[in-house]
Amino acid sequence: MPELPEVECVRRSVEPLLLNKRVARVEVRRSDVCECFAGSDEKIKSVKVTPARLLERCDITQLIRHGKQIGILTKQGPALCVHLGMSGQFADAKAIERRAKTDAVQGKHIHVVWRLSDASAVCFRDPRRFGGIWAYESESALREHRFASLGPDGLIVTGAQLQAAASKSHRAIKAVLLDQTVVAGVGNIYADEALFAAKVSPTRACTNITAAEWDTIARAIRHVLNESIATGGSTLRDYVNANGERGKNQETHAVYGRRGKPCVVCGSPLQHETLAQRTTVWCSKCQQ
DNA sequence: AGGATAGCCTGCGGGC
DNA sequence: TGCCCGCAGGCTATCC
Repeated sequence: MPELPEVECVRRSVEPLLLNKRVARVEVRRSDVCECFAGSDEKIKSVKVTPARLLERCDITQLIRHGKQIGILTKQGPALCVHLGMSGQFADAKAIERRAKTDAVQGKHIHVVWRLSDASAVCFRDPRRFGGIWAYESESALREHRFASLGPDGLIVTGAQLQAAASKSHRAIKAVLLDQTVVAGVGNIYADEALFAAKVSPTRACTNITAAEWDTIARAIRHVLNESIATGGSTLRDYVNANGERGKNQETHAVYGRRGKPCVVCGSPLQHETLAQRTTVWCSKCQQ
């Protein structure tokens, strides 16, 4: 389930395959995972999905990321947003093929293939189709339409930003960390991990969180996300980077997926409950 | 209007 | 063996 660290690992690993390359041909196998837009900024309107709209004959100049979304920019102007949803892969077609040999399912669900001028190919594969591709005529249209409503990126979020966005909310802190308009990139895994690192209970109402605690929480978010990127992200089941490599961060999770097991700090059994529709695990001794 | 909830979708693992 | 059910979850639409 790609959250910010997994998406950043995909961005970094797919970058050498795309940067300064020309897209020779785009194969759209399932157009319903794509949405194309014409016009710029607030005058954007949805148009027919075509290979030309999906960067055919464009030269890729930059890969950006905000939260869980990747942006692909081109010399000619058009730009794509790639969102992996929860089962999406944006990867070297050869890496997907290699995995297909050991796992019959891997070859299925490839929705879009970008064939590059150097004969390499990158594909978007997404079995559950919670992800998608959004195409725009410009970088500014992409930013306006896909990024503008998101909060600050999780890697650089500050306590003051969290406090400004959420301190008056009566919601539980866990629910707020999952809200992409508050902070972009945190999902269920890293929300639980960050709250454990910050020693704050996920059930706490935002109105009861102090300025010092907002700082601690922001620092914990930045820390767990950076640590995860450094270990290649978390592979629970499906996640692999653009080269088909698994992450290792799941080996160091303190709470996620460890309900009922002993707390790594105090040894008492970890609590679990459904919060904001998500399984939430925490240590009721260590997290106040 | 803030906040809670349902639903989208596939694959996997547990239970019978 | 095989079927059914529950679960995983990012995000949007919808309702209260």
